Amino acid sequence: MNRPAFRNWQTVQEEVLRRIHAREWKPGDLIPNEADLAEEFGCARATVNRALRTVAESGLLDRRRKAGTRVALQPVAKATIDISLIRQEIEARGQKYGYQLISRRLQEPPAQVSGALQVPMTTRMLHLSALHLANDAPYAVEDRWINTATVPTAVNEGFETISGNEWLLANAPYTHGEIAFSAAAATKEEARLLGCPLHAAVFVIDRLTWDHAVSVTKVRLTFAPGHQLRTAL
Amino acid sequence: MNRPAFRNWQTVQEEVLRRIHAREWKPGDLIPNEADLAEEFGCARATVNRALRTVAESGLLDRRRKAGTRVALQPVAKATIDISLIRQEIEARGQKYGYQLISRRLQEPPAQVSGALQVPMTTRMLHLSALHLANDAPYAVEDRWINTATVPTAVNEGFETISGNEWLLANAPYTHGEIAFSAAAATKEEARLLGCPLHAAVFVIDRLTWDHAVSVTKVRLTFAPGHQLRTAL
DNA sequence: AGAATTATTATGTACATACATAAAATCATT
DNA sequence: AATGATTTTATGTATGTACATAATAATTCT
Repeated sequence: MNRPAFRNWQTVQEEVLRRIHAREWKPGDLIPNEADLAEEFGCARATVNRALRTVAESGLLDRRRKAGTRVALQPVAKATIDISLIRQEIEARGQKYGYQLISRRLQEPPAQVSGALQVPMTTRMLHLSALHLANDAPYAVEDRWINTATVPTAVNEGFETISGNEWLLANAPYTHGEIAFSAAAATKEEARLLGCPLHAAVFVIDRLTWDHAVSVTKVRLTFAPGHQLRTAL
Repeated sequence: MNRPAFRNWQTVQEEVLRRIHAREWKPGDLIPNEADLAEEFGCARATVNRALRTVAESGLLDRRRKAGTRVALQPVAKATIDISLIRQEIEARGQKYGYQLISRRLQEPPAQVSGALQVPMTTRMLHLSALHLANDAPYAVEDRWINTATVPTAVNEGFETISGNEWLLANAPYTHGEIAFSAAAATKEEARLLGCPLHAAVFVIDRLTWDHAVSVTKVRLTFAPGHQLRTAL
């Protein structure tokens, strides 16, 4: 009668996942409490806690004080997407990264931009347009507005050799932000830069970042047709 | 001289984040070790560990045994996307959900599908096509292949009133999967169902799920033009 | 009976201690 | 100097105890 010692939290987690998966614990079921599981597994309650907490974070368990832990009825799949630098993204695939500044202007933003960044319409902001290349082929167009009130030093940077993407990461921290993925028809300018037909379906990422209460930057990345963003589930 | 007691891990985490944002600890810097921080903060090392571990998970810190903890040079933003049921997604926005089965056939999959699911080309699979509606307007087209070898009970389900999405979640568990986001031009069939122009730019989600070594299902969700997938950063 | 109060209970977390582990640094050996 | 063995060290984690907290259940009061 050798009890299969579940002595570390990873092992406990695996066993918990196995039971959920094997429907020994069915969706909606209340599972035994931490103390009981600890006794069953022959480990400390803290170990069970760590395992259950981790599984709960992945969405497979719902935990509530006093109410106990139950198997999620409708597990919400959580896809975590790593938003890395475009340069890293390209280099990670063993391709040669290229960068090309298209335009750099201090100008008054359109209402949509000033509204999103919550700055007066009359305030001039730094507007960048650039092209990222993979093995010399167009990869993505970057269209960026930088709030110069928040990041004044940006006006001293030419952005001829470094992308806004990279410069901001190193020079302008942000506390939070918002990201949106969508599909769009390539504009005339995008089609020209990406070398694709006008109105081709392109993948778009819009990002808006904040440093506490002030906006930092708003960027729109338009990828060449065929681009996929993929991740494990 | 009242030391600002950082007595719980959330408070410690906030202080760590503050120092990173305020550049007191700059990107690349080695920060003090857990024991020292614990002493400084007046708490146990385990508390500091929990805080630092959490920050590291968010990508702002790099930790390595013996080497210590340093501020990430290029913090990788991690966007977590909750992939919920389409019905829930729509209802969460206060809209009326509608579902319509377009077709349900047992048929031999095209090479691309049988390859992705790793089943012999001659094996017939369940092929579903359905439309999801929000306030009676087309929302997304679901095109799904179900591996009937893995989920034999699926052939007994008509899918007239319940979507493959929902039925599988309740009846066919999966251990892992893959998800991809992209943009595509609407096909003739998609355009007809979504009521949009042919070749309109549409947002697409492709998902493939597995139960250990066997494939469960492959689904392609094509959203009506204008659809955005957004999340906090 | 209904409302307010109190007890109970499962999770959540803090702490001190101990040991495990990985990786860097040092020392010994050739 | 290059190689290999050893020590050191910072993180990683397990444990027992203690108490906090939230939510439910039970009880008391009106």
